[in-house]
Parts: sequence; C-alpha cells; structure tokens
Amino acid sequence: MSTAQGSQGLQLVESEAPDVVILDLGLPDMDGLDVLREVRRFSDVPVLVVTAKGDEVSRVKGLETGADDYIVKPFSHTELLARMRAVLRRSHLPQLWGDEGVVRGKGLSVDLAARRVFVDGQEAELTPSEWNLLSYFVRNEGRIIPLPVLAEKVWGSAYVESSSIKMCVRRLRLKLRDNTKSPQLVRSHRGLGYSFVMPRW
Amino acid sequence: MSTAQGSQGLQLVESEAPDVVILDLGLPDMDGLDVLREVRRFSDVPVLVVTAKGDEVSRVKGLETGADDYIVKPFSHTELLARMRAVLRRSHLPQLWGDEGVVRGKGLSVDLAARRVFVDGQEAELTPSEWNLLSYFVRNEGRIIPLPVLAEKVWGSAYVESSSIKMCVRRLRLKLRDNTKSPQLVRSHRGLGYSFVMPRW
DNA sequence: CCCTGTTGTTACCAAACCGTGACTTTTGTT
DNA sequence: AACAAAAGTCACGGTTTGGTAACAACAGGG
Repeated sequence: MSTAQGSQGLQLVESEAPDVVILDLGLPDMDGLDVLREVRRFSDVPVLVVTAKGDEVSRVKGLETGADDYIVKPFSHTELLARMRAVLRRSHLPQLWGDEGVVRGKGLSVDLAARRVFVDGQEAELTPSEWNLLSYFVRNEGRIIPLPVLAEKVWGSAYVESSSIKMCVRRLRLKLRDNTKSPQLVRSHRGLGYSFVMPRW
Repeated sequence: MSTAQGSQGLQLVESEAPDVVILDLGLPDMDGLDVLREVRRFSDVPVLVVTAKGDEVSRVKGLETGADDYIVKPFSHTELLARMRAVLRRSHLPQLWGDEGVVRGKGLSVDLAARRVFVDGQEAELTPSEWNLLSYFVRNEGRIIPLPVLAEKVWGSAYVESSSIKMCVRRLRLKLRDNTKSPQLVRSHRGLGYSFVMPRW
C-alpha cells in the first residue's frame, strides 16, 4: 500500500490493481472526489473514504460518488483494519454468486436473471419498482447508498420525492419479511441512506 | 476473447465463432444495438450486453434486440463470470431436454419432437399458434421475453398487435390449467413481457 | 358453399402499481 | 426533558396495463 497525490494515485490504481483503496478527502488539493470519480470509470475496487470529524458533507458526497464505506478522523489502527476487513469481505462476495446468476443468503435467494425472489423457500412477488430497487441493492451489497443515488440509478435520473423511495423501501421490506422495526436486510443509516445486507448462513 | 470496435467485432464473431459475446452498448463509434442486430442475422451466439446506464430502458432494448442477458456497469469480476456461466448454461440447455426431446415438470410434460403436451397425465390439444408459443417458451424457460420478441420469434417477424399475443397467452394458460389469476406457468411481468417456468417436482 | 375451428380485433374493466402529502414515531443533540 | 430533523407510516387517488368477453375475419375440409 502507498500514498500519493491525485494523478499519481490514479496511475497507481491502474497499474497496481490494489485490493482496496484508502482515499483521504481532507487533503489540501481537495480534488479527492474527482479522483474517486476517475477511479470509478475503470475500476470497481473497494474505496474506503477518510473524512475529518464533523465533515458531514464530504462523507455524503463520498458515498454518492461511489465510495464503499467511510471512516472519520481521528481513528485507531484497529478501527481502520476492521473497516478494511469488512470492505474486503464484502467485495469478494465469496460464493455469494452461485453458478447461475443466483445470489443466496440465509432464508433469501435472489435470481437476478429470472427476476425471482425466494423468502424462506417461498416465492415473493415483487412489483417492477420493488424489483429494480432490490436488484440494485443486491448488486451493491453492504454499501451505503444515499437517496439521491437511488433516485438516479433505480428511478432513472428523474427527481423523485424521498417519500416515494421510502415507501418503496417499506413495501420491499414487508415482502422480504424484514422486520420493519430494526430491519436486518434493508438498513437505514440516518442522514446517509440505505444499505442492503445479505444474511449470513 | 478480445475487444474490438463495431465492424471489426462483427467480422471477429463471424470468423472466430466464439462461445459467448460481451457487447458494451456504451461504445463511442457505433450504436451497439445495430451491432447486435447484425450479429443476430447470422449467428445465435449468446450475447451478454453491458450497459452503463442503470435505467430500465436500455436494458429492455437490449433484450428486445436479442441479447441473452445484461449486466450493468460498474460490475465485479465475480458478477461477470456468474453471468457468463449462466448464459452459457442456458445456451446449452442442460438436461432439461431429456434423452428424448421431452421436457418434464410437476404435472406438465412437453414433447417437443412429437408436438404433444400432457397436463396432469392428460393430453391437451393445442392449436398451431398456441403450440408455437409454448414451444418457444419451453426453449427459453425462465427468461423474460418482451412482447416484441415474441412477435418476432413466434409470429415470424410480422408486427403483431399486443392484444393478439395476450389472447394467445390466455388460451394457452387455459389449456395448461394455469390459474389465470396468479399464473404459475406463464407469468406476466408488468411492462416487460412474459416468462415461462417449469413447475418443480 | 357452408360449417367448423382457429386467430385477430375492438372495447371495456378490474386491478395493480406507485406517487404524494399529511401525519406519527424515532433518534440524536442541546 | 425538550426539541428538531430524519425515518417511517397511512390512506387516497390517478394512471397504466394486463385480462376478459364478444365478435369478426379467415381458412380448410366436407
């Protein structure tokens, strides 16, 4: 691992193909988000964004731009390592993707190709928008997704009321039998967005 | 495997006869859908379409033009591999085709060679167009097929009123004893098309 | 030419779907 | 404890679309 400035960092990512990238948004040149954008154009390497304490803005911006997780300064070694491990574990998505295009977890399996979802062995009937939402979640498992990103990616760029998204999330949770109090599948992160977690076996 | 631009790609497909084609619709030089259309004029090679946009539109367009599956950028290696495996599996049509040309499921067996269908052990008499529809469904089990594709593939290229297709689906459902409310065999996917699923034993 | 079975068409309906805005609950902060 | 902001909930209604019925067109065989 190594540190570098903007353009150097980009070349490094391209040539070294690292397993994970730690990107400090608090650097002087402050083009950190541009770097992230560039990286995302050719790589989906997990990116862990570092922000200063209380800097809500860049945290959210980072996630919106495609970061996988964030960590606030000051942080301890152990915390950094923990975050890295988490990000790495998610990005490898072990045998999550079966031989077919089916993603399985405890009590939940999602067939991306056939558009079918099974909850505890029983098929759940999702509406189009519910399905779009779920499939986006599944393809970005474990990542916190801000509402604006969902609006863009799932509803196709249009401006969507946040309450519409909230409703869709609700209806999806119900069909997935996700306890709406303390949900385990579709989790909300106050001020940031939603994340989807595949239940471990 | 190799990458190429529009026309080069076409020649490659013709000369190399690959097992699978990955087609990026976001290429600059030429409309990817045209490439796909061209390929389909002389080859049935499985095509996996890559699209940058998360919106439903370009995906559906891809499928309508004859793609076998799609994948949205950015995607992980594991996802790409999974999709490729799935596409390849489907194209080989596993052991669903029994030793004879007979496909069996719970309470339903379809003899593709002899053009006969049995529902709960009793033979069902299908009209020609019903049969064409069913056999196409069976050969594309589990895939969602947009109405335009059905028009093209089943009715032979002509422009067919969607209501005609709907009627044929209806009559087919009736003969297969598929509950027209919440059908299990021929399923409708609002805004997308129909899919056929063989009932599991 | 008529009869019969098949297929396409039109018009209509019922239901699914989804967005919205008002309202309530939760959460975190002072 | 009080407050404000965020997340969640509810009920309503407009729009879409797939399903349905009845009928017309058509083809082939007797």
